[in-house]
Amino acid sequence: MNTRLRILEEALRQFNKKGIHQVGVREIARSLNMSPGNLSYHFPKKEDLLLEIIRNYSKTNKVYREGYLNGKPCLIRFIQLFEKTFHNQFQHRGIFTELVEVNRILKESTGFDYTISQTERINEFENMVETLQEVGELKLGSEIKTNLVSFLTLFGRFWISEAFLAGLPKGQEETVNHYISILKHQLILNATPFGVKSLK
Amino acid sequence: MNTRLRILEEALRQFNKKGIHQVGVREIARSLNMSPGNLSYHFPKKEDLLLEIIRNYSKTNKVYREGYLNGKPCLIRFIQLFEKTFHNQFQHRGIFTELVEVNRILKESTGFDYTISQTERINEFENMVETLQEVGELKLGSEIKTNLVSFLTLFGRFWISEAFLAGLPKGQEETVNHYISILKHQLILNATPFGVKSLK
DNA sequence: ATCAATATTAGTACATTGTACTAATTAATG
DNA sequence: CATTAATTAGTACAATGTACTAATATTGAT
Repeated sequence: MNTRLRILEEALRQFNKKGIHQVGVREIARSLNMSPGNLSYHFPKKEDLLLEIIRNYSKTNKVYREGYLNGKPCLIRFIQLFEKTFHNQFQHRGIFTELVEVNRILKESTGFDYTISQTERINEFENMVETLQEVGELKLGSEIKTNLVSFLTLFGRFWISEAFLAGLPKGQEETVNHYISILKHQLILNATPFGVKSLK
Repeated sequence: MNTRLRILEEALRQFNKKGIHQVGVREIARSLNMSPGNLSYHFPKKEDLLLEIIRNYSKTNKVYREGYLNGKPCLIRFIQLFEKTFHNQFQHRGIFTELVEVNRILKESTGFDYTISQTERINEFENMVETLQEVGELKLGSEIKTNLVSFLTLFGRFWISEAFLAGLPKGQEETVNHYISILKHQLILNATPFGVKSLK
C-alpha cells in the first residue's frame, strides 16, 4: 500500500516532466527499482495510474471547496480558493495540460467521465457567484452571470495549458500568481465598488 | 503530391475523431488503401503529419487576420475574425484539443516551436485592441488592456478543449456560436457605450 | 511455531506501435 | 528505348502496453 503511493508519486513526477505518452511503464518501474510485472500488479493498466492521480487531485480540491463554503463568502476568500486550486493543478500539470486526452482515455476504458464533475463544477461556481452577488460584492445581470461562470470554468482549467504553451518561463509560485492576477482583474470588472474596495 | 493531400485529409479526419495517439499510421494507410511503407515515404514520421496539418491551419488563419487588418477596425469585424478562426480551429479539433502535447512533440523532433507564434499572437492582439480603443469602441486602462489580451489569447485557444470536455453536445455551428457569444459579452464589458451600440 | 492462504515481486511473452530499410513497380526524361 | 527518379509494397526492428506464470514474502489461524 505504501508501494502504491511510491508508484503514484514517481508516475506523476515523470508525467509532469515529460508528458503522459512520453513515459513508459517500464521507465517508471526502473526508477523505483522494481520489475514491470510488479508495477503491473499494483496498476494493471497505465490508465489506472491516471485515474488514481486524478482522484487524488479531486479529493484535495474538494477539501478546498468545502473549506471555502464553510466560511464567509467574499471575494478575497473566493480568490484564495482559486489560488489553492491552481497550486494543486500545477502539481498535477502532467495531467492538466492533457485533460481532454486523459478524459478520453479514462472514459473509454474505465468509464470514468470527467464531464460529469464538469456539470457539478459549473453549478457550484454558479452558486458561489450568486452568493457573492447577494453579499454585495459582485454586480451581475443574469446574462452576465453565465458569462462570468463560463469564464471561470474555462480559465480555471486551461490557464495551465496556456502557461505551458507560453513556454512556462517561471516556477510554480510565479506562474500561479500571474494567472491569479488575471483572474482578479476579471472579477474586479464584475465587482461592486464595495467588492473592489474589499479586495485592496 | 495529390497523394500528400489525401493522406493529410484522412489523417486529420481520424485525429479529429479519435485523438492523435489513438490513430496509428497503419490505420490511416489502410483507410486510403495504401501500404504503411507508402505512407512512410510521404510522411516519414507521424510528427510530419502533425506539422503539416498545423501549418495548413496557420496559413488559413493568417489570411483571416490579414483580411481583418486590411479593413476598418471595429468590434463587429473583430468578432467576425474570431468566428472564422474558431471554425478553422474546430476543423482541426484533433490538434487543438491536444495543443500542449502536439507542441511538445514537434518541438522535440522537428524544432518547430508553437510558442514563438504565441508571442507574435499576443503582440497582434495587443495592437488590435489598442486600435479598437483609438477608434473609441473599447475603453481600457493599461492594466485592463493586458488583462483583456490575456483573456483573448487563452480563451481563443482553449474554448475548444472546454467544449470537448463539456461533452460537445452540439455540432460545429452551435458550438462555435456559443463560445463566440461568451467572447462578445466579454468585449462588451470592456467596450465604450459607442462600442456597445455598434454591436447591436 | 507451523502451515495454508494470500499478497507481492520477478520474469517473460505477445500483440501493437512508430520507424527504417530494401526491393519492386511506375513515371518521367533524355 | 534506356536510364534515372519517384512512388509503392513489403518487411524487420526496437519499444510499448499488457497479460500471464512462477517464485518469494507476508499474513493469520490453529
